Amino acid sequence: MVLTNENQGVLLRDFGKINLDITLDCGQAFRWSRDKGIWQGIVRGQEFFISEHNDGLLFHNATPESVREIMLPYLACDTDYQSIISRLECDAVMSSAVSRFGTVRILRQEPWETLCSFIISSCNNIPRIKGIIKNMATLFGSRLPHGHSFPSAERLACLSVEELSVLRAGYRAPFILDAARRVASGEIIFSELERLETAEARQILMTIKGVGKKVADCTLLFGLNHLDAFPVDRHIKRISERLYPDGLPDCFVGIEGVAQQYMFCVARDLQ
DNA sequence: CGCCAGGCTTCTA
DNA sequence: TAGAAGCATGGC
Repeated sequence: MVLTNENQGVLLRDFGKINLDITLDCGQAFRWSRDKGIWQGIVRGQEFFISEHNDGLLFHNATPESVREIMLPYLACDTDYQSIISRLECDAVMSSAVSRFGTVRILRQEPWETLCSFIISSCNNIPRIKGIIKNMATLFGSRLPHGHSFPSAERLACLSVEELSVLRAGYRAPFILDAARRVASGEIIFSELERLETAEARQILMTIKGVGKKVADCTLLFGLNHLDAFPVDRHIKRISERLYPDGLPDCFVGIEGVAQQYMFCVARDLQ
């Protein structure tokens, strides 16, 4: 892994492979947008502008420290995707998906943002999910030069349902508040959920109102580094019944979440 | 206008 | 313990 200073920013090379376009836009994160080949997003309250540069990633206007401390973990650069993918390739569907989509990584997002975003996602469509999250940041987050940070659980915890109603989140508004209050109070501690077994952490997350198995699994997979979590939404249910009527292959064990992401790409590709 | 959306909770049998 | 209804809103 090599970080070098270029005149446009910080260049990251030899960190493993990534299909940036798919990884940032395959349903795991809702706040990245691309403009003229540059991906723009906010992680841990900092804005990042990323583009592909030869065989590496260029972080525009970034410091090596911020890339090292924030983006390397976010992009799971310490995880050996080469070996994960070679395990998945024992399955023919995965093998062709990998040759088609390249290396799709599971982002290591902020747990609170992940939990809150997927509570909002329930029985909702993608444009509206993105809209509600964007409005939430604009109204309750901190102002940054090009956007707004995602509001903390503490910030949302002190709001009333009425104050939250400007988001038009509907029946999810009380769920958001329940989650925010229990995270802000310290009742839910993400660092502990990250250490626990997936099943155990899932049980705890599901005690939050509006969090069932699917939302819990998304939080576990995209925010708490549990690669064995396997969120089943309507798309995944349909495609997995079609591709794997007898259940998932044994070689998925432990990395079901990565397989899920490829299945999502395959399903979207078929439409 | 009507159907539907990356579910969840609650109420039934 | 499984299945259905109801939920609030707006994209298409």
